[in-house]
Amino acid sequence: MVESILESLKTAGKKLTKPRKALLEILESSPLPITAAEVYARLRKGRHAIDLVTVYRNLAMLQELGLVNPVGLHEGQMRYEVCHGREHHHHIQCRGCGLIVDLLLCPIKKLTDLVERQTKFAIEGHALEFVGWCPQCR
Amino acid sequence: MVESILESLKTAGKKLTKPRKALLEILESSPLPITAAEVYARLRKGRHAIDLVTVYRNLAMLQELGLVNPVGLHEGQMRYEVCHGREHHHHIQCRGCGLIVDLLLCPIKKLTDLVERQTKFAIEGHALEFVGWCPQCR
DNA sequence: TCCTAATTGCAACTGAGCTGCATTTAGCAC
DNA sequence: GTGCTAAATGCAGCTCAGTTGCAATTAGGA
Repeated sequence: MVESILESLKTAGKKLTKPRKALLEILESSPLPITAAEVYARLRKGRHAIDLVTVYRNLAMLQELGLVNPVGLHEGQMRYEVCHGREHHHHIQCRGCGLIVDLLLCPIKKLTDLVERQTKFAIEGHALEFVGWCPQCR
Repeated sequence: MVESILESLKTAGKKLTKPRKALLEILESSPLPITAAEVYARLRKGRHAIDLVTVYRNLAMLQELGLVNPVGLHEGQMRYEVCHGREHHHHIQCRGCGLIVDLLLCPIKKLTDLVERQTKFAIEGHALEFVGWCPQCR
């Protein structure tokens, strides 16, 4: 289990319960963003069945603490990935098979300044997702 | 009513029914992306009440024909805007009041080539959305 | 060990969006 | 204009993601 996450939880006055520990292990072991339902399913397969509501509540809490990233690929459900030790990045998803690949790049920083000047918004975040056809499906 | 839309519908063998005409008028008169529920509500206020299902089905069809653009701001529902006569563009939304502003820029073309080379995907589209605080709410 | 705030599980709910089916309608051929 | 047929509509009921209220449980500091 990643130390920095445990510390952040402690600092925020959060308890390290069994369900929470099991959920964090699933999240950390997932190489790509994962849905709440998938987390729930994997927990059921293992011997750590926890309620789906608990999954949702924990994901929301972890997101609020900035420990997990929501990834919205417009599939009708959200995905989540742990932030720890990962560069800020984006995703590309295949229209055919749903395959998701990380993109280790983000050219948006300069653009953000431009948009802030243009709109007078204080920009807090951005989302950049590509869709297309993967080598198998194209 | 925009001619090019009517032509596209005819070419695709789609009928120009009263509900469809009313929906198109609402869409065309909306300066910013609008949700299905909002379309439905405006139609009810006017004298052209149509079923919410009809709204969904028409939006899906128009999207398939490439006549409207889906805008996913992760609000828990989709928004739609007519493409006709509009530059390809992106959006910024205020976390406070939900205000949406068009951004008349898209620096993603060069990036797309890079991502295609890097991932071997055939890229079909991309989504770029900013969130932040508008001048009133910041 | 005790205590309390945090957390959990359950059940019931909300809200977006979809499906099946019988009925209606646009728009073409005559 | 009339008749015809495929397309479109409205209704009812459904699915699926995610949330809420509440009583019961638990982590972890005093």
